[in-house]
Amino acid sequence: MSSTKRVTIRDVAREARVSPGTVSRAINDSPLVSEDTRRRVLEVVEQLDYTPNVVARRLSLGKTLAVAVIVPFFTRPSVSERLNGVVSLLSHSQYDLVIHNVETPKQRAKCFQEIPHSEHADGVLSISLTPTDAEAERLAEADVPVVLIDAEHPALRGVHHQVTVDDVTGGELTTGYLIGLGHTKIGFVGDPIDNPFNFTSSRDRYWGYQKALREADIPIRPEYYEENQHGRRQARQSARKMLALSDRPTAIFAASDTQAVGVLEAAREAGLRVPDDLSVVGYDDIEIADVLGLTTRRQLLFESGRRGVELLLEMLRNPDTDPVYEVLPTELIVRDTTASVGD
Amino acid sequence: MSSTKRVTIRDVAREARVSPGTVSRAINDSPLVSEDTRRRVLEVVEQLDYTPNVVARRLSLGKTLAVAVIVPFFTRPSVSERLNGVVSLLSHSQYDLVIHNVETPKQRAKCFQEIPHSEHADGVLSISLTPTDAEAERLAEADVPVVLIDAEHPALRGVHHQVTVDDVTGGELTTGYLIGLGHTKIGFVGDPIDNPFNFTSSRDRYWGYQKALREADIPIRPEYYEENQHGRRQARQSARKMLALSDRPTAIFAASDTQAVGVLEAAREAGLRVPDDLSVVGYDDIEIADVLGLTTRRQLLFESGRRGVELLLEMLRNPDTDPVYEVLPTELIVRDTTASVGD
DNA sequence: TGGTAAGATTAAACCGGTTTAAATCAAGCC
DNA sequence: GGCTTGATTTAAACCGGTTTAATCTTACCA
Repeated sequence: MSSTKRVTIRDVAREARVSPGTVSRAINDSPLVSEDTRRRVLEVVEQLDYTPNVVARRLSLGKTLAVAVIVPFFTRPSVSERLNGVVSLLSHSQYDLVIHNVETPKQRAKCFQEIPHSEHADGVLSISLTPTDAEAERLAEADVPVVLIDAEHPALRGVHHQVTVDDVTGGELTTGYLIGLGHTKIGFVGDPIDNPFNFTSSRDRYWGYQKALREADIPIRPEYYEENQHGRRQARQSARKMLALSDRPTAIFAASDTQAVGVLEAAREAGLRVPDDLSVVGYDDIEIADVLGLTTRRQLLFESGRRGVELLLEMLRNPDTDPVYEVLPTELIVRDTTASVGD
Repeated sequence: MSSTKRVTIRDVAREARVSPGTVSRAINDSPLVSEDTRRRVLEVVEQLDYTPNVVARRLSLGKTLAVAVIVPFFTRPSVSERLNGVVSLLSHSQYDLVIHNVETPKQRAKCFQEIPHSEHADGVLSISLTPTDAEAERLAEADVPVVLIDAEHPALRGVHHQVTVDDVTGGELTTGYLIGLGHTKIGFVGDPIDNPFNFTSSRDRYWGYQKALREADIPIRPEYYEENQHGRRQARQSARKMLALSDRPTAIFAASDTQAVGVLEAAREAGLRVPDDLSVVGYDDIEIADVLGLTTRRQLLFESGRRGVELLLEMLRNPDTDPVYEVLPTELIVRDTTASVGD
């Protein structure tokens, strides 16, 4: 309702009897103003309650003072936790955080196409989206720094920061743990390997799974592999099918905790005791894993987001920084859903 | 790497042999251009691959083309789900979504102070943050539309949109359900009533709880009330204490599902069977409630966010819209954690 | 044929900052 | 006193759009 027009830099200038340029310099700690006038200007700023118009600054500086985050399905707990890491650090910086949610391949294409340019953002964080070759090529030409979190592409090594996890090794080690417990009939429940979003984590973990089996000379049985859209209910379906086999597995490795929960539900339905009749391992270590006592491979979700921002801010501060390729560690958290076979 | 400078509206104008103003009008569907020149201009636009600079538009239009969302602890599943509703609708609009996370009272004050002004955003969504009287006064003077989601303030009726839930009635009905099952020794586990964020949902649900007990002539016993910082572990502590009472409750109403999970854990620890020895009810109906078979009061989390955006967009389209005060319904979802007393 | 109105287009102002180039001023030196 | 130098400061250009005021056409009517 206050019809008083915005105070502009020219108002301050007039009041302080200097030019707008001087006011600008006084505010931005330029050495090109005398202490005397700076004090006078700041007094007037205070008095008129002047705050610079951000949009005008953006245009003038040629910067957006914003960081864009491209993120798919951020209600997934794992994604949300990464995003939380991003926000926790970025909210203390001068940058605005603009969210671009990706829920369809079309949105995804649009995001990768439009966002990584200086008109839109000074920097971009992309979470859990593995670029296709074509997209990587585009990203390599981006005129702003990009950080891939939980994703990578060989063509971007040395071009953009990448904070990632070795899902193949993660899957291998996790499967190895089950093998170590004496399991040989191990099922895998995951996302579709071919999916329009090019999600790769489930696929990579499955590769690791295969690798571990091969090294232990355990045959890979196709009936022990089920894929389905990501989600608890879908995973339950997959597990139901697998547990109905005449020669059912004694352990199931789920590509995520959410899916592991579905497996646990299917086991309960089938009247199987966990871990006595069936061992179950998940991936991520989100809160529900702790609640249910689920054995899982923990990855540093929050930290991955935080680290991504750290790298981006450093890059914005000093554009000559060398892009790094960081692999975050994982850790097996043993709880109550796994046991030696035959125990 | 492409050192080709950005294409500006003047480049297009030169190429199309018209003035920049005409290009602007041609692009923005102004009736003040002939079909002939419009076609010619759009051809050049195509040919030069011109896209208007958003920042320049913002400055010129005096709009930010952005919507700010103020949100506390968005990794809480309930908050995240509301945010998801916001994003789902807003990502199809022309507006950018700028997130302001609130994790400290200081951030909160800063947000309420700075964000609701036209330099920062064209509109503001505030999620689950009940304004204090002073803050409400400020918000009433905001020069952009604001929508309160899961929060309200009497001073803002008719001033800003409010999409809210009647937590008092929700708490009353939920407690009434337990009373209907024959329970008279009913505990309440919630957040601190006095908290620096002015979170009110737990408090209101507790009021409803008291109301229901009074109406049923059941005395309110202070030892049946425990408050603690929001969280599963903290709720477990609270419940642990309450269940250690010599005359322990036969039912516990938790202010949220997350806290209900903590109560379930405490019950398990204490060797109590649910629901035989103890009934447990939560609030929200987040995914974990379904997993654990938790009886709970469902509220429309996703829809609240979606509706908030709907109202905001409508207000941005037509500033004369009358601000509404909407109360979303809740619904009791009976699962496996509640039973008649003595069953 | 002159006058006028409607329609299309342009030139210029504007949004509110930052920054470059030019101007001013005081001090220092021979 | 004149000239140089360095420190401040100002005026003006610039960022890249939109919009108002002014100009130019063309059509139409008396």
